Amino acid sequence: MSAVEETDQAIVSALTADGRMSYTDLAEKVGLSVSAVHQRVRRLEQRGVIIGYGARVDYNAIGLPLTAFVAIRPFDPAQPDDAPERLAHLSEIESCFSVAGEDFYILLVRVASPVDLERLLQEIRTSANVTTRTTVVLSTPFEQRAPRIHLAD
Amino acid sequence: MSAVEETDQAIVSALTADGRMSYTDLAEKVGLSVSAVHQRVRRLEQRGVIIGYGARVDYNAIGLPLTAFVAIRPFDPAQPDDAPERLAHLSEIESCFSVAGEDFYILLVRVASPVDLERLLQEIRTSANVTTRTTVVLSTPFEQRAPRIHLAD
DNA sequence: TCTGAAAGGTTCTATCA
DNA sequence: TGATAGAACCTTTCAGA
Repeated sequence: MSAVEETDQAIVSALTADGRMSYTDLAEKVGLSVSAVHQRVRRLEQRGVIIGYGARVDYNAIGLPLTAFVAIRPFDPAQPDDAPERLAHLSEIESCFSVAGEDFYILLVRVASPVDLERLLQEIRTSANVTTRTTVVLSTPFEQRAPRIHLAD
Repeated sequence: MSAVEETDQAIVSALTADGRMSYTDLAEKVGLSVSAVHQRVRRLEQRGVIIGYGARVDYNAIGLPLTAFVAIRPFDPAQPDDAPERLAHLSEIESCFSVAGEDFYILLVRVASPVDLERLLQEIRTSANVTTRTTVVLSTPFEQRAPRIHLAD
């Protein structure tokens, strides 16, 4: 681990925790000039280390208080496995993970109510020709915590 | 749904998609003056609708290429259910969801390698006195998509 | 709740070490 | 790679409607 990596780690760490931190503050935090930090951030963005920036929202406040995991597997095991493309149009699906194990994919979904979840599950089943197994989230002790970074460059 | 809500929806939507968008661009996008938008964003932050801002990173690039779901349940069903507090110190755990169903919690974890996953699972089991059932993520077709907002105020 | 304007800070580029 | 400096732009606040 060189000092360079450590600086980039500190930058990525700081920006995952606060994506709107100014370059002035960031520079002070990592002990570089504003333009040097600016340059490094731009390089991290170009390298694809930093993909983008987003606001974190309270899902209750934006009218999506019901979170669930939906594990899916094909109705017919021989059918082509194109579930992600078939499901991408459903905006209630926040994330889609291809997984090892009995299921093919695990979806993380956010909806307004149980009725909306029912409707969504029907759409998922018909859109991708899959069976679903749903686990409802009751509460979220913590979520989207900033990772500890291990840059290897 | 009033016009006011729609403006706030547009603001939250835009900021979840691009958390660093300038107030100038945001103002143009939602058809208000810069100061009006600024005021609304500040109110959304104060109301807790917008919790914060963060950089989205490529987990491969930051040295955490292995993602997994870890479902946990207490080793002894009679023990106090304080798993989230006991696990919060493990930085590899990005999210912790309390769920309905056979499991008590589902954790989303990010680690560098299978060996690190093994180590983490041992720490989870001993820290919280739980059994674990792990589902490894093979690939992520999509993740952290911006939600469609339904503000109710 | 919105607008417009002004002050101060930040981003970004260019240039040099 | 990093620093400095300056122009352009953005954020923030305030008065007024």
